[in-house]
Amino acid sequence: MPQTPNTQTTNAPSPVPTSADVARLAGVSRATVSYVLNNAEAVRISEPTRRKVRDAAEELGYVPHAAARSLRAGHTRIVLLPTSNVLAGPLHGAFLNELQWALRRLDYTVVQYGSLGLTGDEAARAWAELRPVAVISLGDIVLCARNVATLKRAGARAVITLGPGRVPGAHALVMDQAAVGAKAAAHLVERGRRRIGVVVPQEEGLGFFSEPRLAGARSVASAEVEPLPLAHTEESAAALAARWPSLGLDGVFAYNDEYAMLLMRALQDAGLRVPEDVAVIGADDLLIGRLLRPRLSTVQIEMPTGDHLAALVDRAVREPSHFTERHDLMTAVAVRREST
Amino acid sequence: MPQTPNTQTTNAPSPVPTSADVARLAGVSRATVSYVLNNAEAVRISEPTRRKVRDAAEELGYVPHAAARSLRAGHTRIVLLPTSNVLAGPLHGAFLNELQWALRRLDYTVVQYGSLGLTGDEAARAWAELRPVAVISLGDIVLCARNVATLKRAGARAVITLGPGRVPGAHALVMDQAAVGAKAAAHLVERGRRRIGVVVPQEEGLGFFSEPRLAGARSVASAEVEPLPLAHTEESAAALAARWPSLGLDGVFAYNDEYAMLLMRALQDAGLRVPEDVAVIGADDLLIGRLLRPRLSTVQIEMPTGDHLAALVDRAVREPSHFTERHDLMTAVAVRREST
DNA sequence: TTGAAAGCGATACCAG
DNA sequence: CTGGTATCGCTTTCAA
Repeated sequence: MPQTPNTQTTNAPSPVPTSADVARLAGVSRATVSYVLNNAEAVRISEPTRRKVRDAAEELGYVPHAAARSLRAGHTRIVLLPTSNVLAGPLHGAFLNELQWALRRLDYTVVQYGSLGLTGDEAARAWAELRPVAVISLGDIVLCARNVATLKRAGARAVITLGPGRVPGAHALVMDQAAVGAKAAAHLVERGRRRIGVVVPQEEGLGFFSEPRLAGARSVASAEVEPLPLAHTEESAAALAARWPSLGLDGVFAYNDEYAMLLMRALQDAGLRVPEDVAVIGADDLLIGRLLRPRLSTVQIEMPTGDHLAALVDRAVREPSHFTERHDLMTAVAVRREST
Repeated sequence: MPQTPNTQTTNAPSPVPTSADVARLAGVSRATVSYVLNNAEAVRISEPTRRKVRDAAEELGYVPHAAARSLRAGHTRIVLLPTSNVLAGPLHGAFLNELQWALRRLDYTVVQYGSLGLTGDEAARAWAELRPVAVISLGDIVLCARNVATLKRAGARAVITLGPGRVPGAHALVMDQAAVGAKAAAHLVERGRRRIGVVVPQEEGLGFFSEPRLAGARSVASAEVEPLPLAHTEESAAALAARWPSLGLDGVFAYNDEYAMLLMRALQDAGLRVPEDVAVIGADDLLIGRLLRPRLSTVQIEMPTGDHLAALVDRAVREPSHFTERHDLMTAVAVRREST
C-alpha cells in the first residue's frame, strides 16, 4: 500500500498493546506475562507478580493476538462451519446454536464461513487458509476427495460431512436425506396415491438436500414420481397450480413444510381440495405445519443434539483414527395430520 | 498438552507444506515464492521461474497460512459478523448472503461468529482476538462504549452497529426498529383500534429487536399499549388466546409475521374473528403472511442492499474519519391486507 | 522465581 | 532478476 511514505522500518506504530507492553508496564518479562495470563501450572509465579501483570493487562486493555498464538502453537482450535443462510434448509437455527454452544464449551472457536457460490476447490482453499482443526460441512458445498485432502494437509484433523457420506477421506455423519424422500413417498403410497410429484426448490444452495430427497422418493416402488421445480414465490406456486390438472398427480411431497405451505395455498386457490384431490406432505415438522388448515402432514426428522455432535467432533479431533467412519444420526418418520 | 513427550524442539513434524517447502522444491528462495504467488508487481520474475514455483505449489498442495500472513501484515481483512441463528429475526438469510457476497467481492473475509449467550465484555474480547478490520454487530450482543474501545484498540477500523445507534465510538447504521412498532401501532389506530397488544417474543436474542418495537408502539399517542410475552410454541399462543377476552384488546402487533401467524391461528381457534374482534398486524412482510387467510397485514421493512452496506463498510475501513456517524438505512411502511 | 532467546510462516526490504 | 534476512506477537525451553 504505497499510500504514505513509510519512514519507519516497521508498519505504522501499532497502537494495539502487545504482551511486551504489558511486560514493560508490569516491570517483568514477556515470559512471565504469558505464564500469568495463561495460568501456566508448570511454573509458580508469586502472587504480587501475578497482580502486577493482571493489573497492567487490564489497564492497557490487552487482548492476545489469536493469529500469533496459533502460529506459535502450530495448530488452532477453530471449527469451521461453512453455511449459507438459506431459508428453509433442514438445519434449523436452533440446532446450529446448540452446536455452537456445545463446541464453545469444549473450548473450540466456532467460525461460520459463508461460502455460497464458491466451487469445492475455491472453498477448500479458503477454508484451509484458516487452518481449522475441524470442518463440519453442512452440505452447501459439495466436496470431493481432493478437497478433503487439501483440508487435511492444512492440518484439519476431522472433516465431517453430513450426508450420504460418499466423500473419501471424510468422516461421515450420515444424515440420509434420501430417507426423508422415501418416507414421504411411502406415506403417500400408503394413503392410496400413486402418481406423486416431488418439489425441487430452485433456490441455490438447497440442491444438496433436495436431490437426495427426490432420489429417495424415486426409490419407492409402486410410486410414479414427477419432479416439480418450484421457486419460493407466489407466482411460481400459482403457475405450478395452474398446470396441475394436466400433470395428473394425486399426491405431492413438497420438499419441506415451507414449500408445502406455499404450494398447498396455491392449489387451494386454484380450486383443488386437499387432501381429496391431492395429498400434500412436507418435511422438517415446522411449527407452521400445525397452524395450517388442513394441518400439514410432514416427515419428522430426528436430529442429533448439538451436544452429541460436538462430542463426536471432539473425539474425531483427539483421536482421528478411532473415529468409526460412519455414524447414523438421523431417523425420519412420517407424521400424518390432515393433508394426506 | 502433556500427552506425548516431545523429543523435538519444535512441534510434531508438520506435514503441512510451507512456502519454504515450495521454494525448496522449485529450487528458488522463499522470497521468490512469495513474489510469484502474490503476483507482486514491484519485481519482475522470469516466466520460467514463475512456472517452476507455480508447479511446485500445485504439487505440494500449498495453501498459505492466513495467521502468519496477517501477523506479518499487521492487519487482517476479516469482517466479523456476530450472529445468532435465531429464527424469525428481521435479518433474512437472503440479506446476509447478499452482504457476504458483496464483502467477498471487495476482498474481505467474512467470518460469522456465534456469540449467543456471551456478555458484551466476553464477546468483545473474543472478537478482538481475531483482530478483525471491521465488526458489524447485528444486535444479538449489546455493546457498550468500552467494548467498542476494546475492538478499536485491537485494530478494528470500523465498528458498525445496526440499531438506534447510541453506542459511543461506533459507527451507527440506523435501522430504527422503533419505527416498525410505531408504524404498526399507528396503522391499528387508523383502523379504529385503541387498546393494542404488542407481542414480545420470549426467545433469547430477540430482545434487541423486540424492545425497540415495543417502545415504538408505545410512542404512539392515543394508543393504549399492553406488552404480551409469547413463546414460539402452540401452547404459549393458546394460553394467550385463552385469556384474551380478559385483556380487553382490540388490536395486536405481533412482533413479526411468524408470531402473527402463530397468534392469529390461536385466536381463531379460540373463536375470535380477525379482524372483526381483533385486528392483527405482523412485520417483515414474509411470504407466509400472504398465504394466510385472512391475509396478514404487515409492516414492510426496506432493507439496504448487501452491496450498499458492503460499500459503506469498505469506506469506513478505508477512511474511518470520513465516515459520517449515522446513516439512515431503513424505512418502514405498514401494508394493509385483510387482518386489520 | 524470572529472564533471555529461539522459532512458528509469510513478506518486503536491501544487496548482490 | 533473485537471495538473504529482519520482523510481526506469542509460547516455551533452558539458564541464571
